[in-house]
Amino acid sequence: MSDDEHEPKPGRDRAQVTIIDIARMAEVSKKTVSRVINESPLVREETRKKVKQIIAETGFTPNPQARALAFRRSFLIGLVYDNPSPQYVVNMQRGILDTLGDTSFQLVLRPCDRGEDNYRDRVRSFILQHKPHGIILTPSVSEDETLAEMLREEECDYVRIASLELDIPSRSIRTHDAQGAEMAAAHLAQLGHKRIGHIHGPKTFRSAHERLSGFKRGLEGYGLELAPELTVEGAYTFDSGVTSATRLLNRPDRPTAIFAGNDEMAVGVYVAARKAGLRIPEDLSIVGFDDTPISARIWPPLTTVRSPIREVGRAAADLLVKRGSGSETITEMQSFQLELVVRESTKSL
Amino acid sequence: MSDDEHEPKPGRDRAQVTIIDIARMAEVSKKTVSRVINESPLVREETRKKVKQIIAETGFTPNPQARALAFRRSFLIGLVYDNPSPQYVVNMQRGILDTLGDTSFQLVLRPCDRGEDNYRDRVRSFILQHKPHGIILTPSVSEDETLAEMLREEECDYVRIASLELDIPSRSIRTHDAQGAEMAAAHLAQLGHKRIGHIHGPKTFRSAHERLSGFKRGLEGYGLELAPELTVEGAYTFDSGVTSATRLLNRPDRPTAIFAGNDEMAVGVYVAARKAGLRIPEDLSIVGFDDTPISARIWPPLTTVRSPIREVGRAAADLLVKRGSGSETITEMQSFQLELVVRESTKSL
DNA sequence: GGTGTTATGACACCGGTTACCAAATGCAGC
DNA sequence: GCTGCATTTGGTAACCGGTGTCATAACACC
Repeated sequence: MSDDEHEPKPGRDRAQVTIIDIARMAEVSKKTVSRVINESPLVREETRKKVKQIIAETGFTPNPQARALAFRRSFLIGLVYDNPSPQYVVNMQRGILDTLGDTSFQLVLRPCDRGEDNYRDRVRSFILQHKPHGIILTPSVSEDETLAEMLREEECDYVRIASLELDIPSRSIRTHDAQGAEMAAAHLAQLGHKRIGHIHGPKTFRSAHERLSGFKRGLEGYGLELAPELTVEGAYTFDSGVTSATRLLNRPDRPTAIFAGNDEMAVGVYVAARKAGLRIPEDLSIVGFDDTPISARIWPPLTTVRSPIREVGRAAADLLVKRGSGSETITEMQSFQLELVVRESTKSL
Repeated sequence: MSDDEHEPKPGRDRAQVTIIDIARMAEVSKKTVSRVINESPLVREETRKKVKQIIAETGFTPNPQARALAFRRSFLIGLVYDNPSPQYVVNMQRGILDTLGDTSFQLVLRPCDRGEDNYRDRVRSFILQHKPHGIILTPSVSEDETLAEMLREEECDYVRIASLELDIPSRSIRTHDAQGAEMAAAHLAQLGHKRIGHIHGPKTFRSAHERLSGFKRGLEGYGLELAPELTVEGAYTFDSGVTSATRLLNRPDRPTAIFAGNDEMAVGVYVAARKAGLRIPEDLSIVGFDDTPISARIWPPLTTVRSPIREVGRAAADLLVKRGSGSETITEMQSFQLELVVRESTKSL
């Protein structure tokens, strides 16, 4: 009564192989196959091997929809972001996808706008509807405590990527922005610059504070001060870089170097400098932050601080996936060092 | 016997409202509620209103995992891409997300590499596993007939975005790249350029052919010819732009203008020109293609051809969503015109 | 009242999971 | 050596939250 059960089901020509088929072929129960799939220890080694072999032979993959329904949890990982820099977003995506690879987890995009007052509700309704496996939050939404609180309430796993320490270590990944900015300051100081301007990001971005304070600290290490009148707020956008830099460069005591809070704004500084008739780097040294592709493409190539965004993305996804599988759990906070990339936009006085 | 059934289930404090709860409250069967959700015409108007009201009151949303299981089709829309330009990808994503908005459809990313010989299998296994609602293919993968064939076999709906007409009209969205290139040619010809170079994309990209032939046609309209020795192949990357342009500019009879197949390469031309000591646009006019953000940020701002990528993304997603809902179906091929954006990288001789 | 729609509901099913129970195994105590 | 009990192991039924099929009730029309 079990000799002709190995035949494929007659139905549709490419009928989906199910767990029942596997069970029949391995001559065990559905439940046992399920245990094997979910790495339960309650299966005899011999049985496990047999089942695994049949799974491999048939190329069976458990239906994610069915599992999601039973688990009350889908295999989606949401990326919630509001970073205006496309480059940042793409690198982050790449990193996450590196880790997700061909696992059954899928990356879904949830861009948002902190300006909209209902943006948290949209994230919440996504969670309620899709019950994602986890959420990755990038700056600046990652800094929203209320949002994190909400995720905890809804019992949704998440990882926050930020430039400072946030809540639970196992749910944070830190990039040492302050330290990166410090290196930028040291670099400019070593080149002999004294009057140095800084265009920082919007105050709603925690990274803007970190970079500002790191830069300040770096200068102080060389006995320099960051003049308040040379410190202006930008919006992390190209246009804001142009206008902020124009303001700085029109001053009678214009700075000889400008540190921009990100590359987008740094590129804006280039344009402002050109319009002001200044040569880079002879008349003005410029340092950016992020090392986006544009920094290497522009002329002269931009000296900037490299943030290992892709690696961060990999680590974030890894955290969520590992935590899900229940195997090893990472409890320490991971943090990433930044690196100064010296190109040709900086020169000694 | 139906007076106290309106009470919320006692279970977990935030127990999910299900179709059964709705059915009970509306005093109809599960199935009827299902009909209302799916806009079936087989429901009396009165009943429909009652059910809809209860759905609205409770804020009920049907569980996508359960629906996916029952429908044997998920609510995911896969974006399959291999375009090396991050900018293109981000714009496409934005457009798609514009349409998807807060529908229950989710965008999932499936980057791939045509270089890998098993890339089609990876797309296939994604389809087999996740049974996505549809797939959006962008250049250059969109030009892979074998891939499209496979999708048809697997009965997976898809939309191909390309610069030429492909298979079924309702599954294609066309961008008139050739016509865009023609405008670029006309622009340069009108400025009096005669020796014009062209760096086209890799031959594996259909768009490279389209842009090349369109450009040629454009020049011919002004009695000019595209000299074969001034036509070189790049890889749509920044680096290839630099090396290709260097080759062209080192010729004794160097061109006075260069049309690059995309902005990335155009930016490479900038660098090559700078290294050759040529001023832009006085000594060399440059035209790009795509109008990526970098083109407006670089100095001098790049004259380029604008491809309405975001709109294309919107349209592609719209096609898939509409086709799914079965309501109106778009049968004509949609196509998008390109536009020449004249900035400051081109000048009359 | 017979007939043909149209609206509704009962029930199985999608492909997995968990809860619970029965059978098999291992070991101590008589 | 046999019984009793704890521990594995595997089977069965119910469930996750929807949808499809098909029978039947409700209603209009002749």
